[in-house]
Amino acid sequence: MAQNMGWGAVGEGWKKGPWTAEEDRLLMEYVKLHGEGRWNNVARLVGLKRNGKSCRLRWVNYLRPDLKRGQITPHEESIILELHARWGNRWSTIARSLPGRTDNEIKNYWRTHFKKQGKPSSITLEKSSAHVLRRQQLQQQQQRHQQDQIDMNVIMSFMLNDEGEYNVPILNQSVQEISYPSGGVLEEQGLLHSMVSGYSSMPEASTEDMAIWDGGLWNLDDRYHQWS
DNA sequence: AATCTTTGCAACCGCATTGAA
DNA sequence: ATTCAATGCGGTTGCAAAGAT
Repeated sequence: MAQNMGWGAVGEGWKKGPWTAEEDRLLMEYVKLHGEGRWNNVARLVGLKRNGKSCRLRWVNYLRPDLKRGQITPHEESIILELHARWGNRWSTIARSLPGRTDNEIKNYWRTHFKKQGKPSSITLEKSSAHVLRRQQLQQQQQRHQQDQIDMNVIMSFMLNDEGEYNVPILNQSVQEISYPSGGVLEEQGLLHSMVSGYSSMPEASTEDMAIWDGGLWNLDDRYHQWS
């Protein structure tokens, strides 16, 4: 591969460093006119002195309109922990399960909050335990509220990734038991149904809550093994 | 108030992968 | 089948802001 030092020929005097508001405007103008992709054309078409790689990164990590701003929520944090325990540093894969969050953002968050610790903080463990407890409550509730109505399309859209595969790996597995630190043991068979039904009866559960994220925390044991 | 340390995050780098010619 | 540009990804760096001393 010839001189792939960051898309675009070497020595063309590409600008580096922090982006200015004007550069952002030019890049957004490019995307508006030509769509995403063909990033090497940005310089030629809108006069931005940035290489394609830099343009793509800026768009993906900062300018994309669908990005979710603000702090990572505790719920998102538990998802990150869960997915990282399962997939490791596959940040882009993890990011696909967190709408509006970028791989860079998740990577930074992980490094900042968990990397040094080597193991989850007591606060995080408390959260995880609380989450597990809540999940068990949901399991019980779902038995009492089987008649609840639920929008399956919303749920499924959150659970499917771009390739049309489930974001919840356990759904691809056969019956399997999972043990939680709190001592509870759940059978995964029929988990999807229990997730849906259970959440539908949780008054404080948002659509997002329902959608995503009780699929998480199914393998806390794995995480503890990794961190120990 | 000044200085040092830590934290958070944007951006860069290099390698891997993909897809068109 | 091969080449190479375009793109994606994960690791790393640099710097500004916040917090501690």
